[in-house]
Amino acid sequence: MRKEAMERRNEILDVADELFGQKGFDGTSTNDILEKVGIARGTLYYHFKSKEDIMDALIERYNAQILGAAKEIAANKSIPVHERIVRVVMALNISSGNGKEIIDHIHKPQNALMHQKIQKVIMNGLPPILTEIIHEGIEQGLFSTPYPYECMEMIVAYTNTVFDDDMVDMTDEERASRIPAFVFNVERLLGVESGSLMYMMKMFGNGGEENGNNDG
Amino acid sequence: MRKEAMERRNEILDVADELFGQKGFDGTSTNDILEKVGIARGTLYYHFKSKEDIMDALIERYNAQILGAAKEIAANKSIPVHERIVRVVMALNISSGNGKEIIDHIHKPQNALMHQKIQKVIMNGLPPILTEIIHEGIEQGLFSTPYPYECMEMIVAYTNTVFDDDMVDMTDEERASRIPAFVFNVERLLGVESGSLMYMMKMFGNGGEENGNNDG
DNA sequence: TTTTATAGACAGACAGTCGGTCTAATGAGG
DNA sequence: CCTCATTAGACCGACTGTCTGTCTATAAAA
Repeated sequence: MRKEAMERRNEILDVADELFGQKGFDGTSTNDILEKVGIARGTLYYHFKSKEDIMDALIERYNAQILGAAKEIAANKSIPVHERIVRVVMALNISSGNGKEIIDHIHKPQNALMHQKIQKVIMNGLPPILTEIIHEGIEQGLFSTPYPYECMEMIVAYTNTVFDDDMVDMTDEERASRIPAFVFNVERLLGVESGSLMYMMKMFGNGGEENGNNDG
Repeated sequence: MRKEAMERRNEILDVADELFGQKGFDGTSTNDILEKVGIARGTLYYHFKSKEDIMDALIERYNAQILGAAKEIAANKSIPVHERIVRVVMALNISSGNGKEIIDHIHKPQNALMHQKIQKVIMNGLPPILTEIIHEGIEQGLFSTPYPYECMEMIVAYTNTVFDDDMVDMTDEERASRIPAFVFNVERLLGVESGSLMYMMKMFGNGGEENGNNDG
């Protein structure tokens, strides 16, 4: 019945995570949460100062998970630069096991505020990580751009908006057809020969699932 | 006291527009709205089925205003292609009188849902308009890209995220320094010589204000 | 005994509903 | 042309249920 503060806190966050995912932030009442955890109102508000505070704590966890995974990949210099970039971007967008469930339920339309907060974390956290890799690539003579940071920012903004979202209405074919276009545009932005990143297209198609550790 | 339905409806929308702008959607109660309009609860719900329904109607009005202005500029073939693109994009992002107040108060942090809905309208509505112009430019031999639509989508996603938002934390200098980078990247995407769009940079600095028709 | 965690009653605010009212137009009968 | 009943559309405001956040009391640990 009585528990360590951190344990309770995490229990609450786990339940909130699940319920927000199912019913959205607004659709989930604090009662839903505390009933499912099996605690009283007072306990909930002993551990969190408000409902939004719960969301912020949740985002903090996501943040660590998402950017942590990205940093890990980025630091792995045994992966060729080209591929590393794609992997880092995809670690968030498509589904690489880790962030899959997170990303999945953030994009429920009810979760506009949570969505916005996560986007902000990504838009501020991911481009610096990617820019590091680009600098490596520039040193290796692979890329050529005077504005690596802004390139990455543009790429992240695009993938977050178009691939990550129900922001753009499109059929599956339309989505698929955007991938070669995206790769082509990235090539131009990075100043590489057309086609040199093209071989990685296949990773968009199914590469994200192949090491998925859920749903199997 | 008694009015035509449409008149009342618009009164309510005008007030809601103002209050949402001041206090955000969540921060504005239906009571705030109906008191300021001077009607009873029942009347509000006679004209709108829910609070969100009011927001949707508001977005409908914005939608018409924002994309209408963009279409008007896009259709004006007396403006050179280069400049027309910049003007269309800026019609939404910086401030060209028309959409200024709208855009301004959409970006209050409380208005995440409204923001998301507007973004969606823009992301689906603006690229087609811009793509038309790009096709003109391609015919004139100004641009060269096999993926004009996706280029525009990327540009719009970027400006919406980075310039339009408090999504990215940056100082005024950082914001300013992103502009040449942005222009450079657009040049690459459109396949034009570096520098050929550069002369339009100055429009970003103050061009948006020079024909502003408010606050003066 | 003091601190930490838990409990649950409670207050205040809010969105949306419902039965009923008021008014202006319509139209039939005088 | 007048008048009175009928109707439909606009409006009202009390009411309901729900929700968040607060407060005080209490149990267990340190």
